[in-house]
Amino acid sequence: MPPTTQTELPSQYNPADVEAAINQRWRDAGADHAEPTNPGPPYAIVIPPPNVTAALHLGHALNNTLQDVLIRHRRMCGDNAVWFPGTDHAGIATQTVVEKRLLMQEGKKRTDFERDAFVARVQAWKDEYEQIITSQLREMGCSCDWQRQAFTMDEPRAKAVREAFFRFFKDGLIYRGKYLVNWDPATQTALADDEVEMQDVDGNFYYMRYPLIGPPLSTGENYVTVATTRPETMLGDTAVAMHPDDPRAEELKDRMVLLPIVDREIPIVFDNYVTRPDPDSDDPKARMSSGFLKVTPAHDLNDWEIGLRHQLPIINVMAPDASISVDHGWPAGEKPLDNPDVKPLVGLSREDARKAIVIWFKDHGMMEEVKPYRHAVGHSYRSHVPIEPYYSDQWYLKVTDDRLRGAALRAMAPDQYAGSYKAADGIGGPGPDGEPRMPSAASYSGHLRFTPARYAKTFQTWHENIRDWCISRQLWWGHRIPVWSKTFNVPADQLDKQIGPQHTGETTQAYENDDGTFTVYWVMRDLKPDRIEAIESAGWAQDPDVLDTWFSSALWPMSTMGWPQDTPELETWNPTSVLCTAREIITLWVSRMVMFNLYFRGTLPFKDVFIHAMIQDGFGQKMSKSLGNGVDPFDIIHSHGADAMRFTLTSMTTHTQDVRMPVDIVDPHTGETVTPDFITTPGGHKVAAPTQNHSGKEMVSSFGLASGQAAPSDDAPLARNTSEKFDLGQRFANKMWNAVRFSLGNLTAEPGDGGARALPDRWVLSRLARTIADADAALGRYAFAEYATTLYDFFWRDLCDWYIEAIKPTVADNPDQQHVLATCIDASLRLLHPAMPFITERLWQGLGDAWPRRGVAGLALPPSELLMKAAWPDADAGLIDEDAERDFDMIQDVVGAVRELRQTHKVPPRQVIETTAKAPAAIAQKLLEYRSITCGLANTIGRGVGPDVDKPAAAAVAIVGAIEIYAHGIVDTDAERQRLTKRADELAKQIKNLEGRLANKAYVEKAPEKLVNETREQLTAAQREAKSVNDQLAAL
RNA sequence: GGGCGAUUAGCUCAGUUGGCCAGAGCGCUUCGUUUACACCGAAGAUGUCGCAGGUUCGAGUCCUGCAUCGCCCACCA
Repeated sequence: MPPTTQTELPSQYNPADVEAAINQRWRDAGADHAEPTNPGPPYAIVIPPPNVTAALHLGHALNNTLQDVLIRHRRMCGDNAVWFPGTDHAGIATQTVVEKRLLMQEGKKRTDFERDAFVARVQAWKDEYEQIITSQLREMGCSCDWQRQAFTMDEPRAKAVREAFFRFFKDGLIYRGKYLVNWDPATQTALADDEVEMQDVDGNFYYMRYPLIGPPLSTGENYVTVATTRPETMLGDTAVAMHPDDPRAEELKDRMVLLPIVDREIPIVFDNYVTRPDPDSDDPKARMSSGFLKVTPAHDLNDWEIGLRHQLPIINVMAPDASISVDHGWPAGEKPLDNPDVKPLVGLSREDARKAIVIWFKDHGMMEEVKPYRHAVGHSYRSHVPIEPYYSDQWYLKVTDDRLRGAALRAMAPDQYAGSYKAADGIGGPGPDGEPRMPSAASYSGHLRFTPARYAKTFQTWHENIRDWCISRQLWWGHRIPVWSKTFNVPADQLDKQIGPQHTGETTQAYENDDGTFTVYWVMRDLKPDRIEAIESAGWAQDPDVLDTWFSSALWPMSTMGWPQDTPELETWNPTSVLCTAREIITLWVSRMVMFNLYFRGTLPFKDVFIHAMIQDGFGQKMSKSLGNGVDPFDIIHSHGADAMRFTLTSMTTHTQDVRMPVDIVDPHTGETVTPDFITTPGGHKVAAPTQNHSGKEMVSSFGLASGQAAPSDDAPLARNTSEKFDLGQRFANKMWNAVRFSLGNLTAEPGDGGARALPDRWVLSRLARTIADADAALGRYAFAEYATTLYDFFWRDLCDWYIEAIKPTVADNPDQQHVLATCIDASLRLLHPAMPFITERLWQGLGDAWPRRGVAGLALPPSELLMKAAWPDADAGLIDEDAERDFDMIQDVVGAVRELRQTHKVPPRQVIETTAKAPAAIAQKLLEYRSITCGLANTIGRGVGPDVDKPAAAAVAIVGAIEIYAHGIVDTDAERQRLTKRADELAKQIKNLEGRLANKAYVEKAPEKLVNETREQLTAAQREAKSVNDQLAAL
């Protein structure tokens, strides 16, 4: 560790000299580790596990800084505080990144590997990025309990996943269902909803005529016209739907149409979902609608739901690659290959099939109209091809069950629950028998509360509109579903005998197939090799799919603590204290953790949810890899230091929704910061134009490299990103560094006890006491910016600008004052430690060497090996000294007034001026008493203070309340006249305003008395000052 | 389509339950380095609080409408 005396400290703070050594000290001391048996109230946070897809960016830095602020604060407060770190395997995202990399670097596709070999490659990627992420968190100073580091796919977590799956399955909450999934035909995998990107696409609305079977309508028409953007799916149509209130409905009751090309007879059904045509409507759908909707249950989610309501057949006409196929559910009875119109379509891509079908309708005179239409189409976030809703077998978790959804809604804090769901809906109220539904509200440990409160609505709305959760994914990277299946061709009553006995931790579900056979699904909680071998040799095969990545994330607050075992960790720390996350995953993650924790343990996973802002770039765009506007925390640590980054992020965290972070580039050779030019992409995004360094070479951001998005090349020097936003924290760190340098240089006496206090000492301790209270209150409300600015203002404005300046003339010879100084510095370092752990720890160690005992009556600052483990300051309210604050306010006003006079009259800084002050006796007495402070601060000789001082001619004058201050021999008459005139104008305006307010009868009668009195006092003061100013003007 | 947020100084943003003569940081102007810190200090300038109505003694703050920007969600007629 570097030397600690003032003379040996450099005059500028260099984070690199300090951070690693301090980190090492914490680690050596095991300061971040906690055991459930430790004393103190439990306080726990589980990290939102970052995806191992890529290195952390600034959003993570923000997220983790805030958690660390909370953890360090509570740890210092004496709580048994623990922070569980870890990472998420991020199923599809990680698999995609690795697949891309393999294709780019080795020209290989996933299918070129055996499953195990491919998983091993992803595992290697995970190991690399888990390592990077861990070191990023460490370098940021995150005081995670690293002994407890977890990964969502390691063995303890896998165990938790299998337990949860088994219990849900056994309780009938996991079921096998056919459903439409978001299918990516290019990569042939199912995507989660959040993996689908909506893009506006220019397409067409096709109006196609389907012939009516039977007599024509009264209008003479013998067809109905359906409107669609997807003609090619008509091959799978099983109905035409119309609104029951449509005027044509009566006539079309019980009618059938003949599906063109296919010659399938399909019914007309009536469904409220259909939008009726209205050419004048604001709704583009109504303007485009023909009133008839083709229903293709296998290829459109809405149609699927209509199909369910009307028991329509489901006909899948596509292969997994989205080409037209008769082999994936087309009814064999239709003999499609014998149909000369269908046969040429088979094997065509969906795009070609669309063209062919459009031509067919045109050729047959059945294409009524084609209108251009721009609409949103889901695209794969991986391959960027349009998503195909695809009909397939999947596993579902019945989150709509009251035990999950209902429990989650009932766990909300009553004042944050908008209560639109009534008991009749099965949610948010008692069950039919009037009893609370399980788990009962009484079993919750408190309620779930969101900060800012508005996010409770997001949570609630999501739950109210939730659908059952498709938890299977056609991937290789993830928790393999612990289900084995086998099909039996036996009568139902013989099924049990055929299946055979099940061991503990095993259970089955049987489903009857269309052909009367049964498929049985066998779940195994414990993957014992001999059992697996036994059932596999009996013909059972394991499901090839894996679980949605959020399934294991949902268990995170439990699985990190050893669930399903009953561990002391769970007992002590679950529910955790707060979940700190961004709003984008309220639905995907927060909701599911709440449901799972309530279901398995009957408790909430956390009591508070704090949702912080999202960091956008300088143009209000979300930071993303594809835009290249992300910033690696390492870059900021490099350019500004970890503490500067943390402090700035903390002070940016208000309860707003977004914050902007303009991104600059650091030239790797010169170290200069370059603000790149920006260009607008066709998609309307602003991206950095290629930026060249001093030698004309294009610079590549290190974020892009760290995220595996760009390959390093010799020509592209590695550039770091930065942002001037972080200058704030850097300057503040430097200020702290130097204030402590000054203090160390002045703590020379034998330690006193701070017993004899001058005004500045009483004042600063009073301000400190208030600051402590404000900081505690702010952190308690998750008002991080308020916490940061409160301390910034105290340290910089009160302590440095006023207190230290005020004591400079006296501190060297005053041990008591030195003690107060040491105490204030100590307390400030403690208060700032959660936000700026490195520099505060470093300086605090130095302070300990110079002045071992700090603290005053009413403010204990007990010693500690490490600041990290030191006690949070707890100030007695008795330290608040109203008199001292009032007196010091006056001193500040007087000093300010003299400074203004000096500036206005252009008095050279070194020139000492003589002043006299005329003030009421009581104030004059105080001015005399505190004269040393004002002189020290304003380079002023105060003399002749008193009520009887003669008003001198030819002096500059400043008026502060009841005090008139005369500065002799410096008068610049013009400047003085100008200044006084301006002031007189201001006062006149103010007086008019105040008089107007008091003349308003309603104001005097209705406004609080205190306020009215205040106004009267203001008026009196203003009038007094105005008189004084006018007298002075006259004298000039 | 539904929901949420933002709009305050040149820039980035604070402004808790309505009581301001509207604040901070950066930037700008002037002055100042044998002084803890020039990553500093002092003084100063800069606002129709997006627009239009309304409630109120009093509105940046509450209500209504409008405009612009952004985010999240959503099911491709």
